Amino acid sequence: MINNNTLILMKIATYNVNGVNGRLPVLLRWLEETSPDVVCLQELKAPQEKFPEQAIKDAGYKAIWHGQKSWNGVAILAKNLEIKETRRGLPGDEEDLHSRYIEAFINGIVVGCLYLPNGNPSPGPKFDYKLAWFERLTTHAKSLLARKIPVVLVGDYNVMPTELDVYKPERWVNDALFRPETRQAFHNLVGQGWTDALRKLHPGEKIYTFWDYFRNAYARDAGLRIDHFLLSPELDKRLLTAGVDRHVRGWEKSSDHGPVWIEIED
DNA sequence: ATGCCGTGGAAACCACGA
Repeated sequence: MINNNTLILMKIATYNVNGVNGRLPVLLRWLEETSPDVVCLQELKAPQEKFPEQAIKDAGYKAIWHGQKSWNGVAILAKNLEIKETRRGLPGDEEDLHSRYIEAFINGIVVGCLYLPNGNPSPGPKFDYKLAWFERLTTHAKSLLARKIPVVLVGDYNVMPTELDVYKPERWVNDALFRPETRQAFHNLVGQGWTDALRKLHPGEKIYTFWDYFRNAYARDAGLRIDHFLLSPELDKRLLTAGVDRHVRGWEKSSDHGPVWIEIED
């Protein structure tokens, strides 16, 4: 929308924090620096009652979250916007207790925040779980698309979609994040009609969102692009900019992921 | 290059991550 020649923007970000409590100083610093309107967090690594709600609130954000002891955990934060939770957990498997999906209606947009399983080692039960989770996500995504409303499915997909998204593709061909089955699953999902926002705005460009803690990966820029924004057509047409706050990865006590963001017309 | 780092939780090591 354009009011008095001023383009009103809405900034949506995703950040795999790798432990929301251990990462709190970095998270708050980044929120203060970039002030996104909506933030999706993954890998809280905190039980429900240990989420740092007050610190997030003091930073100006409302939050909903789905915690889990030790592992996983996802949250959605919003500044000056109401968060109406629409789902926690993906449909399709009552026995799946991992906290990997939370969804909310915010400012007219469905925001699905996800942490797709890693899947290593592959082959094996963890890889099977990854592909099964991917199928459930794809089924749910189709029902969201059918509603013809603005939707973003965002988070840590644990998939490098193409060779351009890996610093050394040949080293990753047997890894659960890059195996043909995994890339095919991502391709099938996007093929429903979703737009990979960062790739659309930066075609052919090397973009990474993760750098390993060891082997000096960040300094060598030995990274992966695994955190993605998938936009429904109704949101894609409002997409303006997208990027990675890669400098945050260089901060003291950083996560191994960097924050990723998009800006849309509001 | 098959966890060299980092996190959380249990227990002073382990599971897990990508």
